[in-house]
Amino acid sequence: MYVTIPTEKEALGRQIKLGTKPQAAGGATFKAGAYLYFEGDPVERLYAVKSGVLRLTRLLLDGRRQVIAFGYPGDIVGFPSDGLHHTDCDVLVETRVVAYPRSVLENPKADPLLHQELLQAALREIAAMQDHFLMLGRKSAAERVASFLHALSERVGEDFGPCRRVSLPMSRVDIADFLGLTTETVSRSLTQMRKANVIAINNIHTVVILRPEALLGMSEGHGILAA
Amino acid sequence: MYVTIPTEKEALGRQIKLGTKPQAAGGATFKAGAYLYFEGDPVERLYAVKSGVLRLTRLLLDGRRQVIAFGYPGDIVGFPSDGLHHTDCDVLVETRVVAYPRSVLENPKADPLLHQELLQAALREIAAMQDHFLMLGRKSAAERVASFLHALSERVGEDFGPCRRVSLPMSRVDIADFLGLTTETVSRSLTQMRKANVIAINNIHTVVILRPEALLGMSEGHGILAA
DNA sequence: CGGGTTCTTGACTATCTTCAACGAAAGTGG
DNA sequence: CCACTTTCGTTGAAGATAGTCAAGAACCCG
Repeated sequence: MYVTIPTEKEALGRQIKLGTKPQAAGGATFKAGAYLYFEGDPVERLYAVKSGVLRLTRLLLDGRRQVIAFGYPGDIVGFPSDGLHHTDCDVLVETRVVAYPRSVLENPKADPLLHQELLQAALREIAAMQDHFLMLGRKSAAERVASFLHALSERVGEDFGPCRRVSLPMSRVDIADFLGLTTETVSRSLTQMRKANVIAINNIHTVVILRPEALLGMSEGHGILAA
Repeated sequence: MYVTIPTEKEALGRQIKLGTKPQAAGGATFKAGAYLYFEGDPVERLYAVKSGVLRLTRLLLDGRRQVIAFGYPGDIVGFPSDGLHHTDCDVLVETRVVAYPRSVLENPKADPLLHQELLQAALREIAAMQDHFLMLGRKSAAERVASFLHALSERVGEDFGPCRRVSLPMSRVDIADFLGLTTETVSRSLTQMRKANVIAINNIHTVVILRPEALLGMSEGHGILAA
């Protein structure tokens, strides 16, 4: 899951339907904290996330970390490059996946329909990452956090009275490492939005979006509008 | 072309050989300043860069710009997502490309070998972009500029006596927009490296790398080592 | 050679990070 | 089940890095 405003809307109508042969390919459930794979591992399968949340990370030698993406239902994770995984992948919330052998992606003949689905998923991934570049390269801290909440709201938010509720299963460190910030800055940005009545923070891991338009505005770089 | 240290070495030995049916697919030359496509255009062809340099950009509503990638020989540009281009693409230095119809990527049967090559290029693109995330999210200005020069040196540098020479056909603004910095900061970082005798700046668009190890060190976050 | 653009440099400012302390939440063991 | 410990999140103050604004130098093009 990447976080951007412009193209996210396009993703809404389009739920990937990869369940064509679930039992044949094999489904599995992973508990929180489990690793699906590590950077450098040879790729054996791709995973279609059915429920739960995954975390894809990369590390720099000195320990600096970048969260590359969060894997939400509908996402495909584990694309190989030169046959290898290029991130670590672990589980934030117990996750059900359907696994497909790498050959389905790389050999069209085995299952043409599925091959096509996985290819399209890879292409969407490229476009989503391009959007994410804009965020990391060109957005302020407040804009990043707002973009993040907005995208999550669109993607996995639930209705909550007249508002929208978003669950944040990941830690503040994860959010920071995803957005290229520090936890302190993430925290301050959230506080700022709370004080402007854009969001309410029920529980540390649950945010209610009180004024979606204001949030969207912030994510696009208009300052904070008071309630 | 993305700029990162860890996986770049893997790219060295592997020159994509897409010239199987060049005349059938059609080659073309574009002059500096020409646009190959715009964001939002329907994708009709993919382009394999044979010579020259392309620039892929995305814009934010308020004019902020991100250079997504530079297209160097060996790169494939123009991957569709939902059938559309998600960046603008224009020419920095007169460029020769070989164009392939989109159907080659999306329909494996038309040309299985070429389909395979394009698919692998897309997968490498994903891995390269993941590396670039680390740079935009977690590296300092000096590290980014050093990483950029290092990657260019590996990829398109020429031997120049005992050293290596790199041509920078793009403007400082382009470099800044690629690295998520300002031109001033790029300029200062280059000056800093010049004063530390890591590089020499012959002509504005030509850098000589005097101490490659020092450059690599800087790109990985060890400070500047004086000569 | 001249005019316009691009690049560099300097001084100042803003934003984000760092360091530090405190409070809240969650996990552990009696 | 509660006290204890540890982790995680928030807040504040100080500091650093990169950005902004402005001027001058180098370069490019006609």
